[in-house]
Amino acid sequence: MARTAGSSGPKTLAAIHEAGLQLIYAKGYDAMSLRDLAAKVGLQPGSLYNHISTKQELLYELIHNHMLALHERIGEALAGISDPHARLEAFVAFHLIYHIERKREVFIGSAELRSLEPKNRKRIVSLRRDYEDILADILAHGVAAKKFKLVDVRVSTYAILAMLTGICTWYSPKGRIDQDALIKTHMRLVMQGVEG
Amino acid sequence: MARTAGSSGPKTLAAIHEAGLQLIYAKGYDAMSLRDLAAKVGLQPGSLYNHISTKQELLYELIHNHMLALHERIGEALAGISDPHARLEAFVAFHLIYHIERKREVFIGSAELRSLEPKNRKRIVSLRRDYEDILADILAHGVAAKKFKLVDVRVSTYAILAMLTGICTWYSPKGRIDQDALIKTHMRLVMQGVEG
DNA sequence: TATAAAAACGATCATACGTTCGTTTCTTGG
DNA sequence: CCAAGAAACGAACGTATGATCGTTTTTATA
Repeated sequence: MARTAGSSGPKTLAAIHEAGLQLIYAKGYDAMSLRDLAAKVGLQPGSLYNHISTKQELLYELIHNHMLALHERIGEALAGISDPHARLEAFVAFHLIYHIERKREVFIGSAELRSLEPKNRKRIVSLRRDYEDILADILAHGVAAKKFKLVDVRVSTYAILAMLTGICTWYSPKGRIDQDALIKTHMRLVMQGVEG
Repeated sequence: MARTAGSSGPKTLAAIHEAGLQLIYAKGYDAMSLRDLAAKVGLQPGSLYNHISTKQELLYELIHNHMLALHERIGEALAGISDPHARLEAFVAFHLIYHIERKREVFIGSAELRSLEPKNRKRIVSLRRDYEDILADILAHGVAAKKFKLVDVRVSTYAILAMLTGICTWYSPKGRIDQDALIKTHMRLVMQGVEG
């Protein structure tokens, strides 16, 4: 056998990405073998190399794609909003929704950071830092406008992000809590927590 | 060569645990080879087996020890305090201090949960659940006494824990922020966040 | 429709891994 | 002070892994 009837490049790559997300999310990057991955896609191990250059590059692409999407969508979510209070609310709502939608990517993006080669890791950390700065700016503006009161803006930024991102480790849309209650709970904790 | 002069069982085991913490924290469980570990301790790979039964058991012991210590110390921290407000403050302060002290164990305990065999994982998850319940109880009592106001106790529990535990991923005692400011920042966010 | 490129196969390579084993040397209790 | 057990060595085993390669078949372009 050789090239399969109906096989097409982009489709196979997409299947590899999806299977990679599933496997890395479930087992971790190191624990996922390329044989696992190939089997899930329905290929021989060697055939993966028609679509990816290395295992490391695959991991990087998965995380990088996620970071780019994150930036694009937070931009849309905040567009046209200028009041600090409203901006913070928009940030919280967006962050939660995005992290529910793409919890696998988010989880991998933090748990497998250390599996990235230094150069790749630096790129991701830099993008993450940019995202953190968006929230830090919102908080700083709020403090400057005497809307918020915080002991330390940077620490508060990390604290809020950790709290919101935490849902990726436990939330399931099928469980007891609906998305609305999830957002309301977090929104209250955050908005009241930063109040002046 | 064979048995080294001055070698003693408990000392070597302690050295293995310490080296294991360092390596798993830095590289991850799968990425740490027993050759890495042996080299760091100053042994041949095979000699590790005079002290541990398997690599998996080593991981389990590291995490299990941490969970036992966590329970013991939260018990001490809350002993004799009955007011919900004071109990929550004590919980927050303890949790932060412990997680600064033992950030490697904490990080490993969550990041490497999936590297544990099912039976071991269940034991750890159960202990973690018990710990979560301590905070959930404090919050529930506070709500019942009309001291706190929360949309959902369980979600708030997870949210607060995620926020506090988050420091493990970024805080360094050598950085700009001192421990006092760290605690004050989080304390304010939490206490004001739950206020009625 | 001829032909180059794309996408798959299957075999294979070198390496690294967790663990076991027989042996040797040191430590310690009676 | 000597015998038993503890703790180390170093070699080895079987397996799994990431990656490469030559070949074959399908797709798509010109």
